[in-house]
Amino acid sequence: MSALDRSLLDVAPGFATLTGEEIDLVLAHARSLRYPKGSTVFEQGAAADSFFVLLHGHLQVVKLTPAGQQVVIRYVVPGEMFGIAVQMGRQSYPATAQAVIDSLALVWPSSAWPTLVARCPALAESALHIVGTRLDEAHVRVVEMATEEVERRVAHALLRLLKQAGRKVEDGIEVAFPITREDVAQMTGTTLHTVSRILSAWEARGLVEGGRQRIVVRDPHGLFAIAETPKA
Amino acid sequence: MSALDRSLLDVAPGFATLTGEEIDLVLAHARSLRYPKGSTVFEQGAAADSFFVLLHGHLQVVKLTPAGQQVVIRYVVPGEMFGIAVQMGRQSYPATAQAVIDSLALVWPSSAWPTLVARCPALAESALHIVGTRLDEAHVRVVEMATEEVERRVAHALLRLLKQAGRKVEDGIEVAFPITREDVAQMTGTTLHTVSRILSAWEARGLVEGGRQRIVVRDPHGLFAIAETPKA
DNA sequence: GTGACAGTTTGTCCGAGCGCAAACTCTACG
DNA sequence: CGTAGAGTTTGCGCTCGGACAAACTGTCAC
Repeated sequence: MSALDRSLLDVAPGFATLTGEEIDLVLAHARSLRYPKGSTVFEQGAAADSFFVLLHGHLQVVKLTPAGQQVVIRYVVPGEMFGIAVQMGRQSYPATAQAVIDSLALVWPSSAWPTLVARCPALAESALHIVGTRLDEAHVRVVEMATEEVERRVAHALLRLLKQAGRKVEDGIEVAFPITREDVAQMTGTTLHTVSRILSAWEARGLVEGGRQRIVVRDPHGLFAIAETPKA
Repeated sequence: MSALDRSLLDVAPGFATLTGEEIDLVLAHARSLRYPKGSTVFEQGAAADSFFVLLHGHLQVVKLTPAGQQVVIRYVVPGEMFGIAVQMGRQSYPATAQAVIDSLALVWPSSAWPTLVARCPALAESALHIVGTRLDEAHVRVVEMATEEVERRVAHALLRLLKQAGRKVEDGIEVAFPITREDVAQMTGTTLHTVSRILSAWEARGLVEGGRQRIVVRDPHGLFAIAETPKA
C-alpha cells in the first residue's frame, strides 16, 4: 500500500476535527481507488464491506424499486463520505452508486470502522452529523414531493445541483457533470418528457440553456423565483 | 427529582446494550414528563434543548412548509428515542412533535448528551443506528412518492401504521391511536378528499372499516396486495 | 338535551402532467 | 465518414386526482 498524504483529507469536512496524527492513523487503513466514468462503486443489496470518501469526480446514488424503476437519491461530491451503511448498522448497501465522470475515492474496509472509532471518537460524531444532514435533506424532499407541483420541484432540484456542483461558465452556472433529463426526472418523480418540456419553456424565457447531458442556468435568481412562488 | 426505575428503559431498543449501572447513570440525568393529548412536545425551529424517549402514548411529528401546509413525517411509538436533533449537530428542531393521545416521556437536557456519550460510547452507536433507520425510511418514502400512484401510497402508509402501532380487535387490526383522513393525506401527499374516497372504496370491498378518527383493517393481506400490485 | 364543531362523505368539474408515439440530433465508434 | 444509438423534443389524448361545494354525523361542552 502506497503512503497516502494527509492533505487528501483536507477536502473532507467529516475529518476536519482530527489531529494530524489521527489522520495518519485513519489513512493507514485506507487505499485509494479509481472509478472510471460509468463504473459501479457499490451495488444496492450487496454486502456493505467498504466505506468511502470521494476525492475527485462525481457519483450518482440511485435506488431501484422492486418494479425496476429507478430514483436518483443524490449526487456525491468530492470530500463527502459515502457508503456508510455499516456505520448505521446495516449489512448491505441500500442503494447503488456509480461514477458519472472519472472518479477517485479513498476506500476503507468496513471492518476497520470499530477500530477507528475506538481511537477517534470524533469520527462517530462526524458520521452522526453526516447522516443527520442527509435525513434532513430527505425530509425536505418528502415535503417537497408532497406539496409542490412538478415545475417547482424541478427548479428546486436544479438549484440544489448548482449549489452542490455548480461551475461558473461564460454565461451562467452549469452543472459540473453530465446529467440527462431522465436523471432530473428521476430526482423529482416525473418523466423525462415533462422535464424536457419544462426546460424548453425555461430556455424560451432565457432562464436556462440546454444541451446534450448539459444544463446551464443563466438566471439563477429567476429560477429561485419559480422555486419559491407558492402557486403561480 | 424522583428516582426512576431501570425497567423504564426496557422498552427502548436504543438502550438495550447498556449495563444496569449505565442505565442508572443515564436515568440520573433524566426526568419524566406527561404530555396530554393535543399538547406540543417541541416546536419546529425552537432551540433543541432536550431529547426524549417515549414511554407511553403516541406522538405525531409534522413539518410545516413555508406556505403553511403541513406534512406528517412520522409517528413516534413507545420505546423510541426522538427529538435527537442535537446529536445530529443541529441547533433547532426540524419539525414539531405533538401528542395524539396522552403520553409520557423521559426527557434529557441536550447538554447532558456529551457527558452520557463519554461514559457510554454505545449510545453514540445507537443514535447512529436510529438515524440510519430513519434515513432509510425517508428514502423509501421518497421512492414511493416518486413512483407510485396515490392508492398504493395510502395502502403502504396504512400497512406501516399497522406494523408500528397495530392493535388487534374484534374483526381485524386497527391503528392504535386516533387518526384522521387528513392525517393520512398529509402522510401520503394527497388531500383528505382523495383519502376518504379511497377508504370508502376499500370499505365497500370489505378491506377496511372506517369510523371517526379510526381505521380498522379487516383484510391486511388484501391491502398488501393493493400495495404491491405494480399498476392494477 | 341541544348546539356547535370537527371530521367525514360524496358529487361535479377541470387541469396538470403522464402515456404513447414519432421525429430529430448529437456523439461516439468503427 | 457514415452509421447506430443514446439523448432530446414535441404533439395529442386522456386520466388521475385536486379544487370547490355541500350535506351529513358523531362528539363534546354547557
